[in-house]
Amino acid sequence: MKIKPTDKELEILQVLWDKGPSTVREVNEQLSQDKEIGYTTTLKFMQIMHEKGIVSRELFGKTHRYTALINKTSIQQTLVEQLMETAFQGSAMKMVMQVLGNKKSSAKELKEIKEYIDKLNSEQK
Amino acid sequence: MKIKPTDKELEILQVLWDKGPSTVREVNEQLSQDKEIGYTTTLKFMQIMHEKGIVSRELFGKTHRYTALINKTSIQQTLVEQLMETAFQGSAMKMVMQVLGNKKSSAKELKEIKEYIDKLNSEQK
DNA sequence: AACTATCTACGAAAAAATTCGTATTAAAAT
DNA sequence: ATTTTAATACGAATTTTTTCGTAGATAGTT
Repeated sequence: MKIKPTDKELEILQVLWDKGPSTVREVNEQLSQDKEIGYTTTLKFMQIMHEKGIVSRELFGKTHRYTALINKTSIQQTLVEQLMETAFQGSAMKMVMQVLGNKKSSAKELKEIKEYIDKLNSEQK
Repeated sequence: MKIKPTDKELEILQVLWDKGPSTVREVNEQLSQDKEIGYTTTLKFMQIMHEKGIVSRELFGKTHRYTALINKTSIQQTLVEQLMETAFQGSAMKMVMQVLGNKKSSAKELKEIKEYIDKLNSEQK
């Protein structure tokens, strides 16, 4: 089940992952912080996402509360893979190096990554 | 100069980066390997990219030879940053771990990454 | 010289993604 | 009981991206 959410869908999912199940109004308020966006616009998106089966919803009184049905990690994975293929010839290494090289990562972060690699290595046996 | 190429534009840039300056026909042949695409479609994109200043072109006889004006690394950077922000809350580490964890990277690759980290560390001083 | 192949330019259709207006309903406030 | 507020559904306009057809020019072939 490979789903590639659009930009706006991803923004909305992000809120749902962050804040947990939310109403349209709550999501809209979050999104409005970055960029003006009409209430009905957000509503429409969430309706579409519901049709697509990306989110579920339950009625509380007269308002719907939406829940992300897709796991955050799996989407991250899809997106990362896609970028890796389109922009890095499928090479994880090239991509990682790009990420590490450009961002000023702290020494601590880098150390953690090394430890993570060691862990992977030991699992790999 | 933050440019966010569309998917198709990126595909075309990829060819130009790979093969170097190319004609529309050459690019179209490359793209056709993955998915059927009309010659004039590719032509149109390259014309648009030219208008946008993403590529330059020179006339050789009656055909144009296009050259990518944007550096591959800088676009990779933009894309990676964008994904990092939209999908990983801006955390390089989260993203790297996702990449390394999901893909079966070889031990050799992992080792190279560690070395790269060491290099970064020593530079950081 | 007429024909064919190969370009370009241009416009516009088609598809996908984003945005919002209007009508309706139901609850809450006056 | 009216009015106001807040929600949904629906349709449709807008914008962006993708796709291609057609016309015209030019160079090479028969």
